[in-house]
Amino acid sequence: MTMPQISPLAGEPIERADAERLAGVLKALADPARLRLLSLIQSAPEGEACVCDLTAPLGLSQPTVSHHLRILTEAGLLEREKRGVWAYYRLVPSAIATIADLLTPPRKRATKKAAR
Amino acid sequence: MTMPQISPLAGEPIERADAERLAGVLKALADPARLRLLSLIQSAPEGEACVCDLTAPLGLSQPTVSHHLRILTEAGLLEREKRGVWAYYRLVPSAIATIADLLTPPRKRATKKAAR
DNA sequence: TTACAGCATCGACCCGCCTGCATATGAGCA
DNA sequence: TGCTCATATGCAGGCGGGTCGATGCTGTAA
Repeated sequence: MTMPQISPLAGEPIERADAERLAGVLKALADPARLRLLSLIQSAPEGEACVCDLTAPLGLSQPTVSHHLRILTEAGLLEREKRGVWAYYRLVPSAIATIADLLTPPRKRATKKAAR
Repeated sequence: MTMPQISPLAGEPIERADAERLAGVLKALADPARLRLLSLIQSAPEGEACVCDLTAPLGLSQPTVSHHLRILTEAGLLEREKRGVWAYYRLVPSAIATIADLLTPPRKRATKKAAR
């Protein structure tokens, strides 16, 4: 799954399908461990981090961390790159910003091309 | 609970407590029914709606709708005003926008005082 | 080939949550 | 006072999700 097209919250009443899609992405965000993962990865040296770097600061087991990274990746928020034995995760550019834009009303924003 | 102060996702690695607070609000948002409720209320005539107006379009029972409205209210996203027999709900101004700002990196935004 | 390190997957437990039914509360009205 | 309508709350069933230990998989090194 890679960040589907969703109509914004504001304006016309949101459709059931759109609500479910948006809720799906928000569900991926709505977890303390995953928010910290995003924050840790984003603030890491090269903007990327491998699982072994994330296990300790989170205080969670390695399988659990992998589980959360999987959810974030499937939600289109992270991208994974396998280099050797390590799996490096990094934020998908502007993926989170896209979600934020869907939540906020059309207060003028530099959205490149306005419309959908 | 009324939208506590939370440090943004970007920048320094987010603290455990901040992650839990932000996740709490996001959890309130991460539900199709609640997203549709917010959208319906926001697009209602006076920007407000009572439970009886929301039950039908959602296709959920009245107790369930009240339940969702309660969660949204406790998350600081809605405010409730009892007028007569009806309970009118409306969006808390810029509450959702605040959440959106917490998610987005410091791409320059009118944040009053840059802050910490 | 063997051994080992980094990750992903599996299975299981447990808790939280969405939902509806039944019921309580409270305001307006006869 | 009694009745009705709009909401809120309690309760319970069922499903989904977070967590961990054990295990499988895949490169890397010896």
